[in-house]
Amino acid sequence: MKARTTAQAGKERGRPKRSLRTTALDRRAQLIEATMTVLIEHGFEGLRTRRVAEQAGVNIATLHYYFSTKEKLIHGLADYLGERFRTLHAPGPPRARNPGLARLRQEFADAAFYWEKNRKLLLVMQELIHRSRRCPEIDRVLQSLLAEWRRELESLLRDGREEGIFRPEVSPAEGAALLTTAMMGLLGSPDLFDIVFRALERALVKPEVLEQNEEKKDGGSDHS
Amino acid sequence: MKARTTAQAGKERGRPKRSLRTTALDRRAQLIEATMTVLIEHGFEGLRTRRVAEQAGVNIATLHYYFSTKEKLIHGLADYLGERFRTLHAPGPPRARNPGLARLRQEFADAAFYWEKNRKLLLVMQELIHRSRRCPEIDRVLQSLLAEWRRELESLLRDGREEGIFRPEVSPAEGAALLTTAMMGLLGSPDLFDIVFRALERALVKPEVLEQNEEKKDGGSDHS
DNA sequence: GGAATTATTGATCAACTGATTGATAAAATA
DNA sequence: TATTTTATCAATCAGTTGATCAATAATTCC
Repeated sequence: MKARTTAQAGKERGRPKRSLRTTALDRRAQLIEATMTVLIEHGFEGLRTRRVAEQAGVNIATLHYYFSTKEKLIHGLADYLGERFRTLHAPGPPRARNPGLARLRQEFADAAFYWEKNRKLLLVMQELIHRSRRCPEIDRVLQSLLAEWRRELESLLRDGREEGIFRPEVSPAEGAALLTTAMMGLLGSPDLFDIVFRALERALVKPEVLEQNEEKKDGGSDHS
Repeated sequence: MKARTTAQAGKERGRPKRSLRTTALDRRAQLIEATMTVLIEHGFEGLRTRRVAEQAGVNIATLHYYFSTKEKLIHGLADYLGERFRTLHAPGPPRARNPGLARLRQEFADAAFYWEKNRKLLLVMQELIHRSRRCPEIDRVLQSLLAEWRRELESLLRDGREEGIFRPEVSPAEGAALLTTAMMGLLGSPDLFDIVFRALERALVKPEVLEQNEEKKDGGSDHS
């Protein structure tokens, strides 16, 4: 039950050089990763520093060496998650010259991809969203992320509307609100993904466009 | 704690026995009310039996007298909330002979009413929804509630479609999924209530119906 | 090689937490 | 009235939890 049991998880003492700086960053990342694992299993209600340390294979004191308090660990997690979502979402160089419908579907595909391949990230995000109600620091991070997402969607909808693909009576702001809200709600019942996506598409896209798109339906759906 | 207690069926004794039985029920209700208060302020992460007891103005031991464990208290809360939502939602005597659009708007009005006048209930519900992921007992209660709600919405949408008010291309199941999902999402950003409701209306109702309804937008009471 | 810095650990603390116990009113019952 | 049941509380227990500290190993720097 003593410490040595956990030793094999990490790097061994005599191991060749890795600069300390890098080690420190690795450790932090490793601790945050462990935090996510524990968080998914137990939620914030059952998040214990001891569990996180054990999950990471280090002593509690080591955890406190990198994150002096539990709150700092949580905020570190929030920041990390913000980065991950931003880079995986990557508005980056505007892939604007896509047809509006394809971009919308890309958005849906992104969501499905998150659920299928990056579920862990989504589950942790859900926990953070819930906690953000009582934690201004987390709220700041998430609000900025959400605002960014909404802006992106609005621009998508605006372009598609000018293009004549989306219903003109639905304003971009309205459409973006509907999209974000529905997708947040989908976090709670992901089995409705497909059906809700279809409904959202119908709500936003002109019927003619959908029909004519239905005929030539064979589109490959992913870009990496 | 004896087995003897099972014998007490004598309800129609001449005595006006308001005290003990009533007291016990009151205490339980009071403890559950206190639980809601603490839960809203601190979430499950900060839900402590001591805090609940203090909020209710009783000793911890008294709390444990009525709810032997914390879990039982939480399940009691879940059951109570289920009842509250069912009675306030009250599918009851089918108010069916309303025009579909009015019924849909009534659904929105219900949601808005919850938010304005019964926010506490909604906030606690949100906490329970979140916890239901890791608690089968709570999940059962909420799933049945959700299923009921969805059925109600589907019937509403089916009737309205037959009536020729809703878009025929949106199936009732699809519409209900969109509605429930969006409304769950709205719990997280209630400031979008109005705009999302408008979007949902547009997504479900035939454009003509909306337009013609827009003109005479002050004819309040409706009898068919 | 040796000092300074970085990284890790076992042990431990003080406060907290869910739950129990024994005593004891208060009410119901016979 | 006497006895049993119901309801409440102060005190306390055993285990948990976030955090600290002194000791020490590993790495970097001179």
